[in-house]
Amino acid sequence: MRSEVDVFREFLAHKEMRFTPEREAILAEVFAEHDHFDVEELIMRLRQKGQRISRASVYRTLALLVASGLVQEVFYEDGHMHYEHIYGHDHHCHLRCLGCRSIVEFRDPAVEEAEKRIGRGHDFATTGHRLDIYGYCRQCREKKE
Amino acid sequence: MRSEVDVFREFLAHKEMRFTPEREAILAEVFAEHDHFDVEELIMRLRQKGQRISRASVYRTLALLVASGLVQEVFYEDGHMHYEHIYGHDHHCHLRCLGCRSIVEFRDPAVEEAEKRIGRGHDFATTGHRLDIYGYCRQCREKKE
DNA sequence: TTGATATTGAGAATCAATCGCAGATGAGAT
DNA sequence: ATCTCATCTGCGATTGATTCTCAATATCAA
Ligand SMILES: [Mn+2]
Ligand SMILES: [Mn+2]
Ligand SMILES: [Zn+2]
Ligand SMILES: [Zn+2]
Repeated sequence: MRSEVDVFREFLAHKEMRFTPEREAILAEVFAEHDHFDVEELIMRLRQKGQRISRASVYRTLALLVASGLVQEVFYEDGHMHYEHIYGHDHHCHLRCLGCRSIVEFRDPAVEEAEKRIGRGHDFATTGHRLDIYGYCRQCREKKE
Repeated sequence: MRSEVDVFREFLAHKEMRFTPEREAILAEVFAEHDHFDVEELIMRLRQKGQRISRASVYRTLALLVASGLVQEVFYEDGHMHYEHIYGHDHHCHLRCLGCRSIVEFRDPAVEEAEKRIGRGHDFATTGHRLDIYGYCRQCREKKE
């Protein structure tokens, strides 16, 4: 499998855009760990590594990463968008604890199958889906008692 | 089944809040038709019926309607939140056309079952879910050819 | 009526996200 | 290496949704 760097390079080349140091650093940081981050967190992490990239460039690059399919918007919460890298991971959905806000990823064939079936039933050519399941994790349930 | 008015009245009474003319008008308008609206649309509809309610009150009342469970946030798009009334409807999810932005509602037992099963498998006490399926409707597919 | 409390509307404030633009940068071309 | 010129970046200003503040108003109970 090609690296995310190669994918992004190619995506940019195709649009006659440059693979700049800023874009490279942001890409690297986004793929440095697998989690669900927001712009503020991303900027902080870059800072801690000595990278001083402007907010505007972070937003601009994130938009490019989403357009390229390497990254996706996961959810809008606390008044702003959250992202995760998805290249190299197979499609998954999220269980979200309403207590501690923790997130558990899961993969489920029945859900994948449901997408196709429901699409067929309504004459939609489906391209994907997003499923969030809400609830309370064990810890939060025990805490409440 | 109790009317949404009764439910809201009771909800407000329980919090020692008043059922004002403004809240009544907003509630009525939200339940006047079943669709997926945003704050701007709601204000416009109220205007057209001669209601002149401040933006702040619309936002405040919408928050109360969500808290009461009569209304839910459906999706965040175009930079702002969209809502729908849900009281009196059984739970449903959405098929969303990426071409014309049209929305089709569907109910599917397999998805309901998946919520429970996945919750059990990860020791989550689930309270609900949100599933959006993306794709292209027939019209949009034909248009593209 | 009166007093206590809740509510409203208007505008200010907040905050994420986007924009405009002047100067910086980078990939050729010479 | 230098020149050229389109692309980029950072800064600051701007936009737009949502929330907040607060003075004036409305409601309820006594
Ligand atoms: Mn994830
Ligand atoms: Mn709906
Ligand atoms: Zn939890
Ligand atoms: Zn369509």
